[in-house]
Amino acid sequence: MKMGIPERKEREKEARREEILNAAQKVFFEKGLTATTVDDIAQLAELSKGTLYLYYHSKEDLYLATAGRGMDIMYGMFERAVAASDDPITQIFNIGDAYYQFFREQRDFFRMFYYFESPLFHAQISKDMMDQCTLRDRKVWDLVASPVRRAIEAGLLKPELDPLEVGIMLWSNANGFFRLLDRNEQYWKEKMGVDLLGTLRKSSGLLLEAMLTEEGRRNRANLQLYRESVVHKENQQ
Amino acid sequence: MKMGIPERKEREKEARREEILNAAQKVFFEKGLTATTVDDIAQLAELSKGTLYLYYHSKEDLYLATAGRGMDIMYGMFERAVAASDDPITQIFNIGDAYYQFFREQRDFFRMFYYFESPLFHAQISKDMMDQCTLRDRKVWDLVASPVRRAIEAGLLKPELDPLEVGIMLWSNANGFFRLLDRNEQYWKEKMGVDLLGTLRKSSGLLLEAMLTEEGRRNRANLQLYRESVVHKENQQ
DNA sequence: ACATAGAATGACTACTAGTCAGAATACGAG
DNA sequence: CTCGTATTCTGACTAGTAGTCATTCTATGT
Repeated sequence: MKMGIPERKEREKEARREEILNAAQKVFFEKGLTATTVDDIAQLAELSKGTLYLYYHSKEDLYLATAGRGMDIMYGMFERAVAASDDPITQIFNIGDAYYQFFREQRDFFRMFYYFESPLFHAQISKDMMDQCTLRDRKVWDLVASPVRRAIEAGLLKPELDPLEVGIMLWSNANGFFRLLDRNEQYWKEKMGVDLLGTLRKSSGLLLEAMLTEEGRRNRANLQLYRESVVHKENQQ
Repeated sequence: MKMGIPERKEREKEARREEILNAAQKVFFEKGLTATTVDDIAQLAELSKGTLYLYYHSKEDLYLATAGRGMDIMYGMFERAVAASDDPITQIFNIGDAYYQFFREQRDFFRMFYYFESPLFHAQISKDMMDQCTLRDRKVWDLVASPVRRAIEAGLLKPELDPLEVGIMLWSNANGFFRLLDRNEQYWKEKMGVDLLGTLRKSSGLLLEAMLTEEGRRNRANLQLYRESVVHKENQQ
């Protein structure tokens, strides 16, 4: 009996943390970092502002904790993308596809990641929260790098390439596009007649193609199959 | 005599605007958007806060006006990059190089562009300032697209490519890298042994190579020359 | 010397992140 | 059941900031 109480308290505390984070997420999604006030979150969580500060160190910490949920979701999607195939090249494409899916389905989280880049933002973050975030970041990069490493080892990608390097190339490329898409997809589509997703597919394709070895090229049937399945999925929407 | 006075007043007003912007730029560079207070700027400009609001609509407007200066600098660098050669492929590489140079030499401005992506930021901007910014943006894209168009027309790049599309590909790719470089160049370099600039070169090279026609490939001597000159410049630093 | 329009001012309002002294609640012992 | 203690919670308070506006100042023309 006695023994169970500290554990229950611990669970309750954790639950409070989650509840607060739920409220924070909702408000952040609606209003964004700047327009959100801590009072908004406190009100939605039905707690006083003071209590929030017992659980989180600052508004920015809350923001980062919310963004952390997004990173976890993304990581989960990437894991499934890798698990869905044994062929490393297909895995790479799957990850790319998963990132696109994340961008489409979790736009609010995707947008939260913006802030993470701004040096000003970092000032308010507690070391603890920052470490958690760095850890998550590292996990994602490791996950992405591993199929690339296997593809190089299997002789499908040119041996002079570095796994992390390839990951960065593809990620930079995709991310640059997503930002552009997010900001003004309509603008590019309507005014310029540019199909940004098509362009992304094209440029990733060009990049990967240029990285394949002869043997990798022979495996291209898979790749072609993959693309058709993607286009198929697209058309179903 | 009388006639000249309104003109002089106009000039003086414009000068004030510039002085205010000078002060704003200095403070924004030092402290960033959030940490900068309008009072900081007013104090540096040796004007009262009220006066600032006679010239600019909001702190964000001031910020955007400052960023506009950066865009103009970048545009100027791109113009020179294009003017430095008649060969469109070389022009494209020159623009890439100019963007890298801008990233290196005008890091403060480069960082200011971050904010421009955040939807929250836009809320505070006056229509007038936003239009100016859109115009600048358009100008840059037109400038970048034109050598690509010429390269396609000259049969150097594959005809199925769209000029704007190619611009977007290269820009996305470069920008994704610069963001990564800016955030944690040291991290990647020290902990992972990744040379991000080298990686950027590699991926741009791969992309462009995959886009070249046979004829374009024959022109590759130029391209090689270009690269060596860049490496040369690099080593001189 | 004076009147007037435009420029400049800074005290003021409204709002917000974060604090902290004290209230409320939960628990265990007598 | 009751009281002391520890834990959790509270909201009034502080410090600081964007933006306003009634008032003051200044340059110009008569």
